[in-house]
Amino acid sequence: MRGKTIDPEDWLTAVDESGFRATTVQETLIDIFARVEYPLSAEQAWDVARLARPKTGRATVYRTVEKLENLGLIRRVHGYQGCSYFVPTLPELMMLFICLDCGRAEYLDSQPLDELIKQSEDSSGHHITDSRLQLFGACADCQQNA
Amino acid sequence: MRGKTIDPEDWLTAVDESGFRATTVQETLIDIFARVEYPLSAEQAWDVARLARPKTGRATVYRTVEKLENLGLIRRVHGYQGCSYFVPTLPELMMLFICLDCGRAEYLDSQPLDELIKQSEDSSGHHITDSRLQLFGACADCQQNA
DNA sequence: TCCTTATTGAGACATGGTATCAATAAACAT
DNA sequence: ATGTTTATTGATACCATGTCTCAATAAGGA
Repeated sequence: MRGKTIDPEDWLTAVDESGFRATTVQETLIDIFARVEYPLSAEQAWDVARLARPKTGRATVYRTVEKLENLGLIRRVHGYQGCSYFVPTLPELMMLFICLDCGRAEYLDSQPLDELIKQSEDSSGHHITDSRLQLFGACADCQQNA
Repeated sequence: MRGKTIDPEDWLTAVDESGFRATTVQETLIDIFARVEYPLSAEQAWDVARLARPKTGRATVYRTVEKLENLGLIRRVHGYQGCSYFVPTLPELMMLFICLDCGRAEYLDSQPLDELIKQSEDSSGHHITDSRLQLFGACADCQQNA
């Protein structure tokens, strides 16, 4: 993911500590998802995984993606390209920007969002436990090259 | 939708003015979507539509839902229950809150969001053309009855 | 009322994702 | 190291959601 790097080792230990067995499929998928710049679907991840590990099964990839999502290591992207794409989760950063030209995803600072949510809680009386904010448009690069 | 009312007549004229023919299927679906309190999938809309108009076809409902979405009359809900649910669009109000207990959807004032987006544009250099903010939690009623 | 053509309904089809179950391979005790 | 247990895997059948096709229907203007 742009602007930040993720260490696959950290994910491996995270998976390990959560009680699951450490397998080569997981390792493969973690390697893939920790490095992507673009949101990736489970189907696409399967294609990529088979390059490194040809007999990888489809269901296994779907299961592993679900596991990584449940562990909070990857996040589902909701929006223009559909809702079956995933990006690595960057802790504390919640606002995801997606460029509609090049497709790249980037996290933006979410501090102001926290305040906004607190404000909404006060005015509505609802108790807000989770949020999804996604922004779409043209990234700085694509604007220049347009 | 909670807290606001929508006049199905306005939608009918909107569809009419956009160059489509006025049909009974459209009328039926507009009637349904203009009144829902809960996000509704196309499949569910089909079920409801057949109560009033038994021989309504499935594909037609999907096509009409897509049309209403393209016209901006209904909006896709992205989140916990999946991404295939729709709620009526309330112009100028963009922040959608969904109660995880009772499932009801409610729009919140989005003015602060506009500022937040402007702020993000300045600091990131990206040009933001669209946004999706959804909030999840327990609504005031459900908190009381818990 | 007739004619033109958008819209419809039925069902075949495509896609994305899940369930089943025997085979495999981690983890651990020996 | 080796064997045992059991989570994980891969192949395949299956299901759900959504799309495509095409003849039949109905909206809207002449």
